[in-house]
Amino acid sequence: MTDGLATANNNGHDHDLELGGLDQALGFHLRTAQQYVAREFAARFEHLDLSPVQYSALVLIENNPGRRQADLAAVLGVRQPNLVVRIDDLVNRGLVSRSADPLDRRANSLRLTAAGKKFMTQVRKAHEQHTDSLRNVLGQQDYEKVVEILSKLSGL
Amino acid sequence: MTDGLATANNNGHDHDLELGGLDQALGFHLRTAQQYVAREFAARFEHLDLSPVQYSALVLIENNPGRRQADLAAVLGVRQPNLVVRIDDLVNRGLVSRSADPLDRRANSLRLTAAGKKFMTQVRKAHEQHTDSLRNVLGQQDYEKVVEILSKLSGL
DNA sequence: TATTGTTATACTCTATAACTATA
DNA sequence: TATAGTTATAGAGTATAACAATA
Repeated sequence: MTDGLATANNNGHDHDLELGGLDQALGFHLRTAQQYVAREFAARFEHLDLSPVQYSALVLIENNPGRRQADLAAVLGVRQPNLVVRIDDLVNRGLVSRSADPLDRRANSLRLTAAGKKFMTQVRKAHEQHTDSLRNVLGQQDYEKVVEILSKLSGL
Repeated sequence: MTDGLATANNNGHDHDLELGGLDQALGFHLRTAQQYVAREFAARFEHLDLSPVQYSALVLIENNPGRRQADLAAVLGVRQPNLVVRIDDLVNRGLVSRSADPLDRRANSLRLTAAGKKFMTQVRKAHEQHTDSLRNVLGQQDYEKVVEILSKLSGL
């Protein structure tokens, strides 16, 4: 293990509680697993000051230059008002440009700036380390399997 | 399909965005799948006015009468101050009793009241419907598989 | 000293309503 | 009339610090 977070999230409890089926409940495991992964992500992206949604937004903007915010919000599973402030931050930091879409002047065209493109090399490295850490806990096969199964719920 | 929520969460988007690997990222799927399952849960437990943590707490109290709050908090993955208010609510509703532990007078002994035990029949029914809905989307085999894999991250 | 439960509090994420400017 | 983006705001969920009672 390279650090404490690479260990699975047992919350430090050697519990002896009767779980009463809680250990077979998907909702329970989803919630606690998500807590663990969110913490791993936070530790890995702390120096880049990016939230999970901001990371995903940057990846989508990089791969789909010129798209509008509504399209991103739909794929990311965030409401438009909540995405606005996240994009505001990326624009203020000079990583993303917002320009009016000439075909529809209500819409904003999102693109990475030169600084944003350069920033993505660090972002990719952080995400690789994050993914490696999770793969190290689950194993390659189970990592792919759980992604495949969860896709049916996340709808992507 | 029995209702709208029984459908997987595609957020209503027939997107044509290049995902740039986002669809292979566990963190992304965990977050969006958790949103879907939390909404399914909320719809299914609305009439009982129970949060996911309160549901889990009730199950643990039922199966481990007399335990202290700290033990529950550890298993549930919640901080003690946040559990207090949840238990407060269950106590105020007459479902759970808090009594001083005679062996350690700092601690609270948690038990279901008679009303709480009766309430659990409705709770079990709601959770069965919730689980059936998720199993219907995933299939029995994948439901069990994803629970097994996520257990490595949730540490239960 | 350390721990249990509690209060107070702050921060993040998420949700809706209402506005503006366009369409 | 409807949509894209925005503002303001409210509600969850979660985090820490500090205190009283007890160990």
